[in-house]
Amino acid sequence: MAGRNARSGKEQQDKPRDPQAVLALLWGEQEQPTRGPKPTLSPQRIAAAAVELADAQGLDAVSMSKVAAEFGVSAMALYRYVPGKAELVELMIESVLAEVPDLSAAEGDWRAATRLWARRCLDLYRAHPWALAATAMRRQAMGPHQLRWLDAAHAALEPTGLPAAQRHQVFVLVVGLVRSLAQQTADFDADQDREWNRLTAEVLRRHADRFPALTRAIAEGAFEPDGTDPLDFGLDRILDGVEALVAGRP
Amino acid sequence: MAGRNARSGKEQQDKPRDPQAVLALLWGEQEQPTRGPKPTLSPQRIAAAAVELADAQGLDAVSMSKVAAEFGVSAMALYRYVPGKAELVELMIESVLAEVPDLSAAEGDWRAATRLWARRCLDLYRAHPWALAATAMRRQAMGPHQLRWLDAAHAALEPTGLPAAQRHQVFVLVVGLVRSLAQQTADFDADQDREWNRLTAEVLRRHADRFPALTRAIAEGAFEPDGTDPLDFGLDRILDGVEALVAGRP
DNA sequence: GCTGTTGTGTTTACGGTATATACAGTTGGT
DNA sequence: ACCAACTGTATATACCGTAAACACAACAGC
Repeated sequence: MAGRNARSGKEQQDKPRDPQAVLALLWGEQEQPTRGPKPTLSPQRIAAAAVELADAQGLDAVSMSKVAAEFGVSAMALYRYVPGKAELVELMIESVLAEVPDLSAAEGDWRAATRLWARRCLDLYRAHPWALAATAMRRQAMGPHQLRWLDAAHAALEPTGLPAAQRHQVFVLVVGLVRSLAQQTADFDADQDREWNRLTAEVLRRHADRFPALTRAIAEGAFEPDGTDPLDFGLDRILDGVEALVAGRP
Repeated sequence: MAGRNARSGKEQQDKPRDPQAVLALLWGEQEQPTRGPKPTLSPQRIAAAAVELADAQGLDAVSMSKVAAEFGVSAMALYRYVPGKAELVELMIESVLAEVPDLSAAEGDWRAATRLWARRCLDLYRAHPWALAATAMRRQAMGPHQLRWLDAAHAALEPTGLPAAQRHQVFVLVVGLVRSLAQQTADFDADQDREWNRLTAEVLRRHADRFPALTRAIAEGAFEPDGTDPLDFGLDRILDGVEALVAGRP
């Protein structure tokens, strides 16, 4: 990848915004001024409005002017509170992560605790489908809520007795599953989905010879819902695998 | 915007483009005309140029005019070959998936075959970091190359003897891991990354009491590279879990 | 050969985006 | 009271995707 600068998301990049300022924003650690008129907004209120917009109409609907319109102010007013749109999205993510999962009910039981964590995380992605796309590129800045989630995951996995590095690998595994599942159900429109499935199935039938295994799998009903919860299934596999590692089974 | 339509990506949505036309484009199944001037371009060449651009400068750099400029034509010329930008991105993905992994070396060994598949997939995401963001929203259209990858995965997992629905769940699990890992290393800029880590570590130290487990994990070196390949580790867990399922171990 | 149809690439234009800049009004510290 | 600091606004720039109208090119049928 030679040089730097091969970003992917729609936000940020070439504009090397002051990292320290971004972190201060995320952590709410900027001292507020005493002079001047009282601010009518706050980064948090702006982010909350943006989240509402994104929840209702998707991430595309979140533009500076539309968010500003929610408060009846001009688009440029937002720049008094937020350095730019990229940072607004970071704040949106942080805002959505506000309620950290309470794993105390599963105290000491790392399987139950991890299950609970994953379930909460998936709920969150389901409630805010835009969060998937918003976090699709590597984000550099982590706010307190995000770190609290990370902390909760590590706390859940501590009873395994695994070294920290391996705990983190397990965490990556679980997040991967959750995001993968969230993506499957994001923005699900039944009618439209059916139409696409129909057309894809048709074209697949016409080229069945090029996709033998897939054709067999479909014939076997691989894509029909089979009653089991996909998250439970995936977690069972992962946690079984982890348990084998913990137990030192060969 | 009542019901549906809460998309997340930056592309498509409210414009209900003809699904059949999109599939025909992806599958190269549109009959070409006999009349009129010879086309100077093709959807494939356009997609290839766009991929080159995205590889070099990120997905943001892929705009109709920039892609068109690569051929010395006007932006609107592209619309003779591609319905719109969303479809161009679909073509880019399809283009990048062109070389389907050859799993014949691992014939019959589902663990080795799955490993190989995952490795190829991760290589692909590493080579084209923008693909992560480009596939972050639910894509409806699947081209032949994409289906070949899916077919290969199912073929790899067939020897497990698991029912097709469970094979697919395992596939989801593996994809989740690969994407999760790809995201960690996407757009990695060593200097910048160090700076962010430094600042985050500092702010974390200041609030260590709120993140006890995370603080312990960091002290234990959870984020230092430990020599083991993260993909291998994750796959070992997943495949151990699957093997337990296959063996019917309680 | 000619003519008409069809497909090509271009130009122009519109509405949208993020955001830099210059400004006018408000407030508190001095 | 004054000034510095801070607020929100208006204006302007440079993009973006793409709709529409156009001029030209090449084959089909005559």
